[in-house]
Order: sequence, then structure tokens, then C-alpha cells
Amino acid sequence: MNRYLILDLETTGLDWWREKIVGIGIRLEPEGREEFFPYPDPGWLREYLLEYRDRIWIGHNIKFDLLFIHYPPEVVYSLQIRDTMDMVHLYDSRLSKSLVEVEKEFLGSETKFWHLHQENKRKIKSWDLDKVKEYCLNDVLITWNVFRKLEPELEKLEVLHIFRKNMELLKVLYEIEYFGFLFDKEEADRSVKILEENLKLQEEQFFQKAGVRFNWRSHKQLSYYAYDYLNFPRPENPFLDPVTGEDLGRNPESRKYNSTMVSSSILVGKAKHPWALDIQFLRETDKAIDFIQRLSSLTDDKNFLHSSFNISGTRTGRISSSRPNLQNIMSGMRGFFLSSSFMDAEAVEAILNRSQAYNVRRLFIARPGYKIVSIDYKQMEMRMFGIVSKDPHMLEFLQSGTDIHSQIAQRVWGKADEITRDWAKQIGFGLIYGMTMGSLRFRLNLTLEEAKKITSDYWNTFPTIRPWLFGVVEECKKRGYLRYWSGRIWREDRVEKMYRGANALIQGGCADLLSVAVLRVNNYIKRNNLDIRIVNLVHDEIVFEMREEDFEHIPKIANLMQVEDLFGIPFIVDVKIGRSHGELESYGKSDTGTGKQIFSQ
DNA sequence: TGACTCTGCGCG
DNA sequence: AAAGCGCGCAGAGTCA
Repeated sequence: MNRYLILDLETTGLDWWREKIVGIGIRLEPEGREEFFPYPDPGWLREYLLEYRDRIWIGHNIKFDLLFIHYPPEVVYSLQIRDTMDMVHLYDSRLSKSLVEVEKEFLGSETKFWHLHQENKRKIKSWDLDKVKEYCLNDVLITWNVFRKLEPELEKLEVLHIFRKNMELLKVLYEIEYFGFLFDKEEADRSVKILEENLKLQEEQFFQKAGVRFNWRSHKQLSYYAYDYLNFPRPENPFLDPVTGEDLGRNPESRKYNSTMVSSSILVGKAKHPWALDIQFLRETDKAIDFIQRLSSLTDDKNFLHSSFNISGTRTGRISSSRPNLQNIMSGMRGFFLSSSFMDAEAVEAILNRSQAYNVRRLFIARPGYKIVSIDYKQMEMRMFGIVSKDPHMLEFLQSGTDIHSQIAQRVWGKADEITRDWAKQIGFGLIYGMTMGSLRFRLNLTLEEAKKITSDYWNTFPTIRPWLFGVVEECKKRGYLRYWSGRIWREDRVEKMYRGANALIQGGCADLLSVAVLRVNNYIKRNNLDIRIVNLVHDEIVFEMREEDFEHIPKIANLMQVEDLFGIPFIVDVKIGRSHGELESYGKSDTGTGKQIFSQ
């Protein structure tokens, strides 16, 4: 019979490296014994709980609690852990993971809700300790009951093997978060200064051009000055329902259009507004400043960032990242070269000389003596698409490992030039995202006839793809869910949304593949006792920090990532190395003749 | 003042 | 005749 330790912490905040534990509640099962310790001494607490290290530890988002207790990663690796938050996610990724909602959904009670109704959680420091104790032990009890309820459910759904895999992945994520990613704060401060000067310069140029000063960050004000004040025709909202007049653009499912009409794509594309590029550039600089300041505010006293990697944060099974989000860091300027037209030559030069400041990734650096090594998958989603759709021609291309879009173009249209390669690429995206014909037309800048011809050529060349897409929807209609290659379940009961299932199978399939790769690579690192850390995960990329003398392990790591045994074809990877995440250079060469990476030994 | 929504935009 | 997948975060606006 299994023995359990269920735990829950109350803390002063979310950041374990600078906040304090207010109290910890634990429950021992099967004894049913409860204990609560207010403001425990951290060292004492670590020792005390280890008396129960042979038990299975259960928590709702247990990684959070373990980080607050501050165990070294090797201790966490030695534990058996169960995260009820991930159990909920594997049961149905659409559900809210907050304990209040989880209690309601699976236990049918609202005890936590009523506790919170009486007290403000943000002021937990000022609660009576008796109250904290009662609240905390109630959370522990809910967690235990949710675990008991969901374990058999997950078994019935045949997803316990994914749950076990995820609990091992959680330990790797723990280690990534525990050590963190070194942030170059001095350089960040310099960049912010430069960007703020740039912003001032851009604002001045813009206000002069506009002939009026206002807060361009406000949609309301910008909309007024860009259209009414300028007497510039306001583009018609194409999402107004012609019959009812309802603004469908306000539908949260589709927020691309809005009544203010000041998004970049509308200003640039639809309105062709004279301020479009100026606004785009102002926003870009503003965004860069926001990014860097957010990062600077979250460093610990040694300038490390400890992002949270969440395995139950996405609909598809991808990992998400927060505080800070390390998966959307700017890599450089995008809109500048388009928008520089409104500036005088001097201003253009001034900003170009400072363009490095927009590369926020270069602020993520290796520790002294180490290098950043980034290994990412080439065209990962296209590969997964070929695998799940089982199209023989697509799979044949994937085997060779050369540029997939060019190969497709060659096969479909008999030649692979820039134009046909772009067609192939856009249709590939379209298939992965469920694009409509209208959108594809816009993307390719074609007439309806041309677009239809091109897509039908594509369908004819890959005969199983269209039937597969229909089949996915059919299966979802029939069962109410889809199952990934990994066994993970994706549920959807709205028929009109089931087309998203194809994307889920691809995006989520890639996510589960990456998690397998992470585990295998991590096992290799630990087994050989290597001084190599994973510092970031970005959907199709693993970022490492290692010494140059350990570069000899790169081919092995790259090979492990290719997981050739899983599908019979390798997921080809690309290796880059640099002093920071923003200054990477290719490492090794891929042999385009055979398509085999040199890393596949 | 805080909680919430809306909108826009960075990344894969 | 343009608007598809998955995130997290920030400022402005709104309301109590």
C-alpha cells in the first residue's frame, strides 16, 4: 500500500527566490494525520520533510512548493512526486487549474471559495494564524481528494504513462528554474538608456510630422487623431455582421479587428495610413523597453532569472513560461527598415548605430567560462505533419532531411524557385493552422482561380493529406476527443472548432516529442555527471550552458534529440553556439547530399 | 485603489 | 475580397 505526503504552502508572493513561506500544511496518508507549521525555519523544514522522503509527495503545482522549500535538484530527483494540477490538465486541458475551480469540478464542493470569500488572499500575512492553518489544511485535503478521484480516471483514459513522464519532466524543469538563466543587467541598463533616447527621438519626429502631441499608446486617442483629426477615412470594420450590424471583431475568439482600427496590420495594410510605419516603430521601441525592464525587475541578487515553466498551461500540451516569459524574447529590430522613411538621415543613422539594443536575447548570457549552446529542430511541425498524416510522399521528403518546402515545390509544380517555395511554405502553414482560402490568397497575392489551382495541385500531389484533415474532424465528432501519438488526449465538443484538432495533433505532438528529448538528454547529462545545464526551452529548441571542453558531447546530445527510434525518421536538429542567446553562430555542418547531420555520427 | 476587460504584440 | 494555431504581458480604459 502506498504512503503519501500531501503538502501545500502559503507564501508572501510568487517568487520563491525572494518571498517567504507563511505556513506549510501537510497531511499523511493513509494515517490521515494533519500538521501545520507557521513561518517554519527553512533549514528545519527541509530536514523535517525528508523524514518522509520514501513517501509519494502530492501537491497542486508541487514544483512551486518544492522551489519555496529550496531543495537542491538532486534531492528532488530522488523523490516520487505527483502534481494534481497536471492530472487535471491531462484529464481535460480545457479546465481551469485553480484549486477553487478544481474542487468544484471534481469534488462538487466550494469550501475553498468560501474561505476566500471571507478573507483577502493577498493579505494572508495579516490573517489570524488559526485562519491560515484552517485554510491551508483545507487546500491539502482538497488536493488529496482530487488526487484520489483523478488517479483512477487517468488510468481509465490510459494516460497514466504520460503523467509519469510528466512528473519526471517536472524535476528537470525544477532544476532549470532553480539555477536560472544569467542576465546581463549592466548591459540591460545601457540598452534601456539607448532605447529611451531612441524613443524620444522617434516621438519628436512623429509629433512634428503629425502636428499634434498626444498619447499614441492610447488606442482611443490614436484612433481619434489618426482618423477624425486627420480627416483620414476610417477603414470599414469587415467583421460587422451585414444583417445584424453586430461587431463580430469584438468576439474574443477573433480579436484581430476592432472599432479603433489602430492595430499595426490595419494601419499598414488596410488603411495604408501615413502614420502606420511611425506607429509601428514607436511600438517596437516601446516593446523592447518593456521587455528589458520586466526582465530586470525579476532578477535575483546574483542577476539570475528564474522563469516558471508550466506543463499544464496550454491547451495543446506545450510548455508555457512566465515571470518572465522566456519564450517570446525579442531577437532584433523588425519594422525599422520599413519605417525609417519618415526620419531624416541623421536620425536613421543614430538609431541604426544603436540597433543592438533591440536584440534582447543577447542579454541572456553564459556564466564566465561557459558558452550558450542552442539546439533547435528544423521545420519540426512539418515533420510531425508528415508523420501524423502518413502521407507517403511527404514522408519520403522527410527522410532525406533537405529543405522540405523546396522539395514540395519541386514535386508539386516541377520547379523550386523562390515563388514556388513560398507557395509550398504558405500552404504548409495554412494546413497546420487551418487557414482559409481567402487568407491563403492574401498571403500569396493571387487571384481566386490561381489559389484554387495551386492548392488542388498540392492536394493531388499529397493524396492522404486532405482525407486526413477530414478524418481528424470526423474522429473528434465521433469520440469528443483526439489522441496524440504519445497517447495524450485533446478534447473538443464544439463541432465548428474541431478543425483545430489537426493543429493540436501537430503542435502538441511536437511538444510531447520535445519533452521526451529533454528527458533523454537530461539522463545522459546526469548519467555521465556532466557540467551541462539546460537554461531554456522554447517549443522546438533546447538552450544549454556548457564549457568548451564539453563540446565533444554535442553530437551525442544532438543525436538524442533527433529521437530517430520513435518514428523511424530523425527530427533533424541545428546547433548554434555563442556567448549569449542573441549572438549565436552555426556549429557543425549538415551534409545536404544525404541529409544526415554529422551529429548522427 | 484594485479588479477586470480590451487591445496589441513579442515568440514558436 | 484578409485574419488560421499556441502562449504571457503591458498600458489604457472602465467600473465599483
